[in-house]
Amino acid sequence: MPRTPGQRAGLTYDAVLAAARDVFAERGRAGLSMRSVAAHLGVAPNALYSHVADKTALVDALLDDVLGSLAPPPADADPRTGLREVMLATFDLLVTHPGLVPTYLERQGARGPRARALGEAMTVLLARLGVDEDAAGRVVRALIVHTLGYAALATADDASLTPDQLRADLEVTLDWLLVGASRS
Amino acid sequence: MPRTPGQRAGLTYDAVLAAARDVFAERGRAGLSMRSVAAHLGVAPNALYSHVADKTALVDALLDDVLGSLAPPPADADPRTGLREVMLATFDLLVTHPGLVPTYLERQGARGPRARALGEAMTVLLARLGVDEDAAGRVVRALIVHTLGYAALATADDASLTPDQLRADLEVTLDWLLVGASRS
DNA sequence: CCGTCGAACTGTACGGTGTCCAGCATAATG
DNA sequence: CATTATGCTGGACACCGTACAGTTCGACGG
Repeated sequence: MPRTPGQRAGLTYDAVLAAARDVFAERGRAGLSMRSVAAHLGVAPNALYSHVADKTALVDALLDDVLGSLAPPPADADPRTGLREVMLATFDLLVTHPGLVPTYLERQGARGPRARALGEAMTVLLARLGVDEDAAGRVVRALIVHTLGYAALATADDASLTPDQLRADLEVTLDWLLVGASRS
Repeated sequence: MPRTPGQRAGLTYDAVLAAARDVFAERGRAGLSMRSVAAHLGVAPNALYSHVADKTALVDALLDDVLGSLAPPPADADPRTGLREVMLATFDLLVTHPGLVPTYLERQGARGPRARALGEAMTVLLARLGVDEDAAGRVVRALIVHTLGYAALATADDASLTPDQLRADLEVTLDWLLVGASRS
């Protein structure tokens, strides 16, 4: 496995990202280090720096990558239910990737391309709710912040509340926000 | 400065906590390590473990400590404005301690005595809003999650939005939540 | 007053982290 | 074929949290 020096492993950005995803799935957030990713690829830790600027860059890419499994709401759906469904799906996704949530918050929400695509789909629905474009940004933010926060509670270690309870709460409070948004 | 072994520095839990607060104020969250706190006290790093269980325990104590500068809302205030004011004050407090917010989220909200005191004061106001006691827990959670999230955005490194804008948004969306809560 | 005991603190060390540097072999380019 | 650019390595630096064993002191029972 350890090549003689100078030989190439043929790494790519995507390979590194995939390895990061694997390591994250197997060993969780705490087990995700440059060294563990490199080991997973049979490569020296430093080799990653030829393809990735930073550890934070790698983690950011991983975050956005995970978001890729989220289906954007159809543009012709009922706005309120459509928006509620995306956020609940986001909640569910985050709950199934518990170690991810703190990192997510640490980065204060992903800013990758997938995240932006979701945001735009939401803006379309909000327009049909009567929310104009610059107000839409604020509402999207509110919804995301809210959902992320609930996901954080649901994945807390202490976990005095079950994810199901929190999901129910989220459903209610999301509606409060949506009603408020459509009303102003 | 380095005492001969065996001599005592006379540390206390409070001294350690105070040192942690100092170090945090001077060097931020990233600069807050067991070693830096110990150095601030002129003491070996391990000495702290006689007074504090963990680094996480120390950080938790620090978090709750910072919350101490928050005045609970008077019980006879107008419920809605009272609740809005506490949350806005919390937001302001967090914005002035930027490095603190990610840690706060990581811990998914403080659970210390000061935090609980605030929660109870809020419950009182909610009762006067017509929210019964077990629903109050949910609403308090929603308000805190929401506010924490906005503080996170306000203290993000990228900071595409100013704290003032976010504060204004928060004020509006908090009201949406409060209206929704009082209506159900 | 003295012996004992427990607590406070030390030095040392282990295993981990992210990341930089210099060197070298290979692949790509002229 | 000569040259340059790239990918990778070994090694190192500066940290981190914390466990272990040992020393020395303050306090307390006899």
